[in-house]
Amino acid sequence: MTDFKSFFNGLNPVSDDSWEKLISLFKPRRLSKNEYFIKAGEQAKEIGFLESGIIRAFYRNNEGVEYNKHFFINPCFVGGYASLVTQKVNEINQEALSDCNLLVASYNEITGLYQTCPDIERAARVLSERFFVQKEQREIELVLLDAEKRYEIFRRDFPQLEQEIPQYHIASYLGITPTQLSRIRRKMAGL
Amino acid sequence: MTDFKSFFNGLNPVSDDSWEKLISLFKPRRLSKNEYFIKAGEQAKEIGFLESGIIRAFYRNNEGVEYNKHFFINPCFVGGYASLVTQKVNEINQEALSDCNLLVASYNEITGLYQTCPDIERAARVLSERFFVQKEQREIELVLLDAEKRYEIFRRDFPQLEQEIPQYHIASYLGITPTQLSRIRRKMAGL
DNA sequence: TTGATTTCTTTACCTATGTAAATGCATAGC
DNA sequence: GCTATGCATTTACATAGGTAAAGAAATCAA
Repeated sequence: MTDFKSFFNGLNPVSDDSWEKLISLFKPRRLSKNEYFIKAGEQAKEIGFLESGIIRAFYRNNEGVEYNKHFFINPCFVGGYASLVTQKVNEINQEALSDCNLLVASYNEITGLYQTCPDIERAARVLSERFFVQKEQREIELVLLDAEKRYEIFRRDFPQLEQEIPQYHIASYLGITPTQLSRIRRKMAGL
Repeated sequence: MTDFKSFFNGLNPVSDDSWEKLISLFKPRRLSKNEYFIKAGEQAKEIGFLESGIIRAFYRNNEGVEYNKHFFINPCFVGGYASLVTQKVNEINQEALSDCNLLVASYNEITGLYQTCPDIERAARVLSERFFVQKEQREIELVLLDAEKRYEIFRRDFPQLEQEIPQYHIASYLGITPTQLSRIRRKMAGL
């Protein structure tokens, strides 16, 4: 069984028929390092399943300050989810931090399956609920914990990542500057 | 049409039959000021529709520090949503800040309707997506904006609330102390 | 290997916000 | 009219974290 199928069945088990309909909508795509899956200002139309590689989702405000909202690593979906579900213009950039392999589908074609495949719509509901729970957790961490504790959580949540991406991306994920991350690292290193 | 019905149809229009099944699961409940709808440590089992009054949702950490995650005002659902969907122990307290009128149902009985009423499951999906979008927005505000800007957003999002609840609850919502909120208010007042 | 570039760390200084304690100011009972 | 209580503000001091600039280290390209 593919990564994708077992991931999807982990949301909600789907019938063979539903799975065939679903998987037929996805086409492979490669993303080279530094390429974007989606940019702010576009209308999100696609959703992707990340098979390998690292993608960062980040928000950039008017002054050009970036905030790394999330790092995607296999297995997971990528895409401008808020834009997909609200139909509004996407505000989140998603950039490959390494070469990536994806399976990509039109989001509209997937929602079209909801009519005939309630098991797929259920999986979509579970996915959405899961996203919400993640965000709620992160909100609490951002407000109640200081950067040092958030760094520890980052290392627990993304153990492989620390070696593979620059520290300024990690700092941005933690909501601090590389300067501050460096201070925290020195402090944690024991001095 | 009731508040509740029009709110629910705003998620996804449902058939008369589905609506009858759904509404029959809800019973009125009153909550006096300072009573809790749910407490941390319990298993969430109920979901409520808030008809009138104000409820705060807050997280309290081990040291007893509180963070006001959200204020509920009509029309909206209340309940330990993360706990309901994950079946894990609830970590969020929900306390009435004024006398409240609610309609309350067993969450399990509602999910039971999903089998026969796909229009209700669709509404649940839309609700979950809406929650996610709200959280994503709030996450960005928490990381990228300083407390003064968040205060302005609070006043825009909850214009009625500022007069009706103590400032320490507002400060907690903003992720700052009453001291700092007082400083910000003085500064904004123009001195 | 060398030079150029990118990343990481350090330093000095500054600002936002926290903590604790005191004060002021309402309002509700009595 | 008092007084207790709860809330908002203020003050003084401490800390986390930002900014800017320089230096060190690692990486990449020629």
